[in-house]
Amino acid sequence: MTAHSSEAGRASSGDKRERILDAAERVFARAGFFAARVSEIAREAGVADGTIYLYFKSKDDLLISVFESRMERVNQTLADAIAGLTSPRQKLTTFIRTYLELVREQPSVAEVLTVELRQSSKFMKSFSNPRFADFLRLLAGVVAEGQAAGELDSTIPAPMAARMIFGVLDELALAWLLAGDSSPELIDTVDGPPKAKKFDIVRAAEWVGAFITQGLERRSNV
Amino acid sequence: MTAHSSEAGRASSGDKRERILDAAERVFARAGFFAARVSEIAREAGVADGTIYLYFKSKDDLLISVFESRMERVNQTLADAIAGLTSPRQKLTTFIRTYLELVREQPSVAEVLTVELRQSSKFMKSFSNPRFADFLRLLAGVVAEGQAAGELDSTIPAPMAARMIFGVLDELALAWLLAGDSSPELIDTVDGPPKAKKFDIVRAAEWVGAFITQGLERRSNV
Amino acid sequence: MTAHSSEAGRASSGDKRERILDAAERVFARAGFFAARVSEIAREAGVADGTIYLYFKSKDDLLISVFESRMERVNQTLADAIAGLTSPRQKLTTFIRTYLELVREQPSVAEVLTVELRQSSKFMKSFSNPRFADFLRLLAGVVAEGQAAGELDSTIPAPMAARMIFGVLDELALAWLLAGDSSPELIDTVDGPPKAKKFDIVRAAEWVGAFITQGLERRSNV
Amino acid sequence: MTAHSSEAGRASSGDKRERILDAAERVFARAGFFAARVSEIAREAGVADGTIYLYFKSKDDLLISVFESRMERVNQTLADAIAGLTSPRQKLTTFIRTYLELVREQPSVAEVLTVELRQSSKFMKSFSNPRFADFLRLLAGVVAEGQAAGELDSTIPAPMAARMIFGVLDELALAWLLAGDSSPELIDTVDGPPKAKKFDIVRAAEWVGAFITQGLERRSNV
DNA sequence: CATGAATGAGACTTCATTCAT
DNA sequence: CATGAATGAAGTCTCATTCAT
Repeated sequence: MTAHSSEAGRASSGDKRERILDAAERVFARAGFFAARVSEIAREAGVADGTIYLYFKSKDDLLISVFESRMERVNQTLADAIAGLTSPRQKLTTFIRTYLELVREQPSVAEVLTVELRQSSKFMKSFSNPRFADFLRLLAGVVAEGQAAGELDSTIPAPMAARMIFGVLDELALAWLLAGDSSPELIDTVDGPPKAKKFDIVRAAEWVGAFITQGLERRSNV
Repeated sequence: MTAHSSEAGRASSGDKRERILDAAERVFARAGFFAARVSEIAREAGVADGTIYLYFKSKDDLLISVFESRMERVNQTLADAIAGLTSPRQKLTTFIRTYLELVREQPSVAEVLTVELRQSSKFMKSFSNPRFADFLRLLAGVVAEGQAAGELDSTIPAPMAARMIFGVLDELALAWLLAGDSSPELIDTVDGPPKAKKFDIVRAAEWVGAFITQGLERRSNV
Repeated sequence: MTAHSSEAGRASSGDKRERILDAAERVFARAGFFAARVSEIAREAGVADGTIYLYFKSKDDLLISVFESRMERVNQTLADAIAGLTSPRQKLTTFIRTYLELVREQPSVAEVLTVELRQSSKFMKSFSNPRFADFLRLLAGVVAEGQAAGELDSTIPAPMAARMIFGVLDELALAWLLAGDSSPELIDTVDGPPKAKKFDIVRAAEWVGAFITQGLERRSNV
Repeated sequence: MTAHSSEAGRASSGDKRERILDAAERVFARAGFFAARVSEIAREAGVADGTIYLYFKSKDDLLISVFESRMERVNQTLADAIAGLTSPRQKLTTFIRTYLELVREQPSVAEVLTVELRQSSKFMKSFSNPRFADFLRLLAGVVAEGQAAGELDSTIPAPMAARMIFGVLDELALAWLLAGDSSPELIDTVDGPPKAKKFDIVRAAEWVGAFITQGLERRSNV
């Protein structure tokens, strides 16, 4: 589904690395990092178990690589989305909507970023996660712009505001991902169409946008 | 089972169960559920490995029990804190401050609730987590009151608002917990004094409160 | 069911020992020695786990005691049955029929003697099983009488003949016990009425008797 | 899986499976199924513990596989032995002698089949043991032939006769196996009297044959 | 580069037995 | 005598990782 390298029929070197990353993304999303089996990732990638160790140092390294790669893509998508805009408020709204669209379109990416991100900070001694820092920086930049333009309240430090905004987005993503995700066995549908009873996360973006922008709005009279 | 023997100094039955829960809380917080070793929990609780299985069916059951017990305490504390208040806005502010105080005072509780809550939803097929539902209900109730009183914007459904608020609180808790939490081996300091470089999470409560209440504020002119 | 001591309402000392033996018989029959749990025997006997160790040195000792006690009863029953008879051939026939009746009436006794007897010889270093020796001696005595009387062939040593006869009886018992014993969960029926599809083991006694007596019959022309 | 690589000196895949089966046969024979340790089987097979689980699903599965494999071999040997014979009586005699020779030549096979067969029927819910059924069918076939030829008494149903015959053989096997079976674990008695006291089981075959054939002989005058 | 059979450390859990009450 | 909570040794099985082919 999120297959950029699918047109390559042969197993070129880069292709194989990508296939492993894709498989890892799906398996980690499905099972969680600890429960995920290297052998299953290999099977899903169509390579031998040992091959994974030609491209990644360890299972940990594989998880980190999935992070970096996916987060980079997310950051790029978000940066592109707000690139042409001038109004900080519009940038913020677009950022929010684009993020939630990504969650809907690539649930297993969201799963990994949302759920595994936390565990990872703990079990890996000092994985500083620079891409996530990039994400926060990008968001904080939008907020700072708004503050500089006088559109947004300057009381709250922009990095803290970014963090809170991420909290809202992340929680919504989690709520949406878990809704109707009652049977983890339904492997095939992980990336498939959302379950019927899930709320529409992108329509929720309106509320979220209102909540966040208003929350940060400049208080003229207070 | 025997629920109110906590003040007993001797190792009464209930006491032992509590000691295991306390130890599990700390070890889960430190290592994460998967990396936590039952034998370490036993050692930390001062009981034999097998004793744990007299009180809990499995490691999974132990995690669930820690959840339920801690979440129940959190809910009680929050409910008590807002019990005497009448203004919805004040309730909301108090809820937020109390939650963040809890995070600061009992970091390992926060760790378990914040980090493990997510994994748990995945690896346990159908652990519906009723206490967390209670938490959300309590918070949504406060929001709904504010909406009914005309203080808060009714556009956003109260349950969704509650979820977003929790997202903010949760993300802040996580950010605070991970700041300076670079070495999980420093067992002794898990519940000890916060690392110097951590921001003051309770002082952040002001910003958070402002962000959230303003975010939900009624828009007179919209 | 096979409760000789049921009339004692109170738990007199001897009564308790008997109750433990009865419970052990049933549980060993149901689960086999290794899978049997001491705690289940205790529960079924209506005593505490530790109480068993006031009467028996170990789980092994308990199994041995069940053997000895049951085998003694079997031997007594068989000895009584042939006591009044004079014809060796009739003694043999009666021995066979009585044994198979015992199997039908007390299947859990048969289960223990038939199935567990074998394992026991192995896992217990040097349990010589004197009661089983008594059994063989009793049977060999009958054969020897018949040989002395000229009714039975003297070519086969009586002890070996006894062993072969036991083999036939034991195999039939086993076949009968396992027939329809398809669901071990049906605990309640272990000592209950035989399953419908089981062959009638006592009617089979006729064939068995014919097979054995004829097999040992004196060959007039050899 | 790869079934005919037994002559290969190197550790080919099939070879390893065979080596595990051989080791399991010996260890099960020595210690019994429950007391047998997977790690000891692995050591005796010269493989790592985990390797066993590449070839067998569980310890139970390993026992079943030993059964099937050994019983199949026994059946084949017996079928071959009687293949060229025409007289039912001779077939029966040969069957008996061949079986007892097998016991003498491969005691650990006999041990597993004789002792463990019983336990297995109990602890495994529904292991129907088709090879043992084959064995009984083969033997019953011989009896039926004899009955059809008028050589053997038709009163006893052939399957029941087969069962009784097996009882005799099995009991003799057990008696022989346990005689002087000073259990390798019994270090103290290693220096004790050698196996001298074992009777010659194959010479006993004569008696057994006489007992059985005469037992089934047609009664001309009854 | 790729394979996948083999490794072996180590986790969870059970359960016979003890002993303070 | 009786209890039953507690013990802790030990076993089965898993799975990340390696390395000979």
